[in-house]
Amino acid sequence: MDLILKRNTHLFHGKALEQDQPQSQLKIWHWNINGLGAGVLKGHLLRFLENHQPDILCLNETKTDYQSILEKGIHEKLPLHYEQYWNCSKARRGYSGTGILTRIKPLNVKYDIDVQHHDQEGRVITAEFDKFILISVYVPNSGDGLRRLDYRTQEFDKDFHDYIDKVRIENKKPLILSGDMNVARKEIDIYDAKGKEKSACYTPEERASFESLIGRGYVDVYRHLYPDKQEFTYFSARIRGHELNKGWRIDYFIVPQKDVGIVIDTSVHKSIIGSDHVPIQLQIDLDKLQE
Amino acid sequence: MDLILKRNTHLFHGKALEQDQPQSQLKIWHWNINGLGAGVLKGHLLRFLENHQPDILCLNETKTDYQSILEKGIHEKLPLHYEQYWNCSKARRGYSGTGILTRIKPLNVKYDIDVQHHDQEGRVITAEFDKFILISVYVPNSGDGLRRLDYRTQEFDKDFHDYIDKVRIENKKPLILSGDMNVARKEIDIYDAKGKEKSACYTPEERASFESLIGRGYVDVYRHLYPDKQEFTYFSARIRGHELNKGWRIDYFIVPQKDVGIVIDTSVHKSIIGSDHVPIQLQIDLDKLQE
DNA sequence: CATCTGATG
DNA sequence: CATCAGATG
Repeated sequence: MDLILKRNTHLFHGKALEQDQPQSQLKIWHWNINGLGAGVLKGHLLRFLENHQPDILCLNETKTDYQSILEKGIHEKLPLHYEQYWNCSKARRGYSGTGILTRIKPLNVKYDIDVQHHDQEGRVITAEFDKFILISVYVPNSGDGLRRLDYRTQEFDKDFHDYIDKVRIENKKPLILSGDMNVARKEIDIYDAKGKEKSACYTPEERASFESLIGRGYVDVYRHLYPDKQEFTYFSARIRGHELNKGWRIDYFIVPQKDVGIVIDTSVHKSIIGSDHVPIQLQIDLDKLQE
Repeated sequence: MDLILKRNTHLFHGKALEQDQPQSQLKIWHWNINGLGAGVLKGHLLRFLENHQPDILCLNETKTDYQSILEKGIHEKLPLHYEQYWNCSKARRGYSGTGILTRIKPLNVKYDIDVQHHDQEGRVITAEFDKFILISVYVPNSGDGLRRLDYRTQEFDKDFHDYIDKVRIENKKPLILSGDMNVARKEIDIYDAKGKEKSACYTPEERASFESLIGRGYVDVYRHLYPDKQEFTYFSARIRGHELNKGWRIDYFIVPQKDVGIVIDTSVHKSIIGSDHVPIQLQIDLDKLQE
C-alpha cells in the first residue's frame, strides 16, 4: 500500500526537529478543539502547546478551511518547530476537519481513505513516521434525531475499519489510532447512561460498531490500562458538564493488540480548557518494540 | 383616515402613566439599537432607560420577532412603566424591525403603511397620542452593491412619503417623524463624503429622495436648529468610527413646517454606547401649539 | 452553550 | 466589526 499520496507543501511552515539521535519516548496528544479559529485566536491552543510541548498533536473539529487558515494567518501563529498538516472539509466550509501538528517530520502524510463519498469532510489523516504509523480520525456524529446514524455506522465506520485494517496488515510498523470516535463504549463511559440508548454516541448500533473494531484485534488503551476508572473527554456546555463533571468518554487512543507493548501510559486532561472536549495523551516507547 | 387598526395586546405589559395633569413638555428619543436581544441582554437598553428616563423611545433594528421577545422574556425585562409596541419583520426572522416604548398611553397604534409589499419588514409604527402623532420608521438600507437602491428610493420612499403626507393632511394634530432614514443629507453629514456617491446612504438618488420629502414641507429639525454643526448618529465598527469620530448623520427627527413651533431642542448623544448608532433626542412643548 | 457560516448593515 | 439566524455538536 502506498501511503505517499501528497505532501502538504502550501501550508508547510517552520522546521520540524530532525534529531541525530531520535528519541524513543514520545508524547502524542489528541484534542477535539471545536474550532481552530477560536482555539488559536483565543490563545487556548498556543497556551497548550507552550505548556505541554507535545511531540505530536492530533486535532479534531478544526472547523475551518485552507483559505481561512491562510487569511487569518493561523499557520503563522503556530510555533515554528511544528509541521502542520490539515485536512479540511471539501463539502462545506467551517465543518469537521482534522489536523496534525508534529515536531517529528513524517516520512509521508496521506489524507482520507480512498473512498470518495467519505472523503469530502476532512476526517482522516494518516502520517507515516520512521518507526510507526499514526492515524487521526474524526468519526461522523450521528446527529440530532440520529439522522446520520445509518451513514455513520453502516458506511463510514465499516469502510474506515477496513482502511485501518489494511494499513495495519500491509505495514510492519506499529499503528496508533487517535480520534473523537463519537461513541461512549460502555455505561461507565457516560456520567449517566440511563435513557441514552436513542442519543447519538450511545446507540446500540454505534456501540456495536465500536466493539466490532475492537473485535478485529484492537485495544482501547485507556480502558485496557484502567478497567474501572471513570473519566470523560467531552462535556456538553448545555448542561454545564465540565463544571458538574457530567461528561462522556468519546475520544480514544486505539492500537492493534500486537502493538500494545509500546504503550507506557495514557491520560485525560480535564483541566485543560478551550473546547467542549478535553485533550488526551498517549505516552509510548518505541524501543519497547524489540523487547 | 382611521388610525385605529390594532392595539398591541399580547405584548402589552406594565402600566403607562395616566396623568391627571398631562405634562406639556416631552422628551422623545430615537435609537437604532442594532438588535433588541443584545441591547437588553447586555444591559445597554436598560441602562439607557434608567439614566435618561425618556417619555417615549422609538427603536429601530430590533432584529427580533414576537416569539423571541416572549421566549427570551425581553418584554418582562423592560421597566414596568413603559408600554411596548413592536413591529417585527414578517418576511424574515431577526431582520429589521421597530418598536416604541412609551410612558404615555397612546390612543391608537398602527403598524405599517397599508402597502402590502412594503409591510413585510416591520419598518413603520404610527402612534397617535392625545395632542400629537408620532411615526417611527426604519428606512430600508440600499445595501452592498446598491442592490436595493431602486426599491428603496423608487418604491419604499415614495409610498412612505405619501403615507406621512396623508397622515399630516388628514389630521389636525402635530406630527413627529423619527427614524434611521439611511441617508446622509449633505456633505457635512459625513466625516468624509469624498468618493461616497456610490455608497449606500449617500447616492444622489437617496439624497434626492430625502430632499423631495423636505420639499413637501418638512423640516430636518437638527439641521434647522444647527445649520453648521457636525455630529454623527452612525459609526461603522469596521473603521473604529466611534473612536475616531468618523460617522454619518442618518438618524433624524422630522416635523412638518407647520409644527416646528413645538420644538424646543434636539441633541445627538454620542457617549451612549451599545449600538453602531447613537441615540438622538427631541424636546417638545405641546403648549407652544396655541401660541 | 459552544463553534462555524452567511446575510445584513 | 457588529448584529442576527441556522446548522451542527
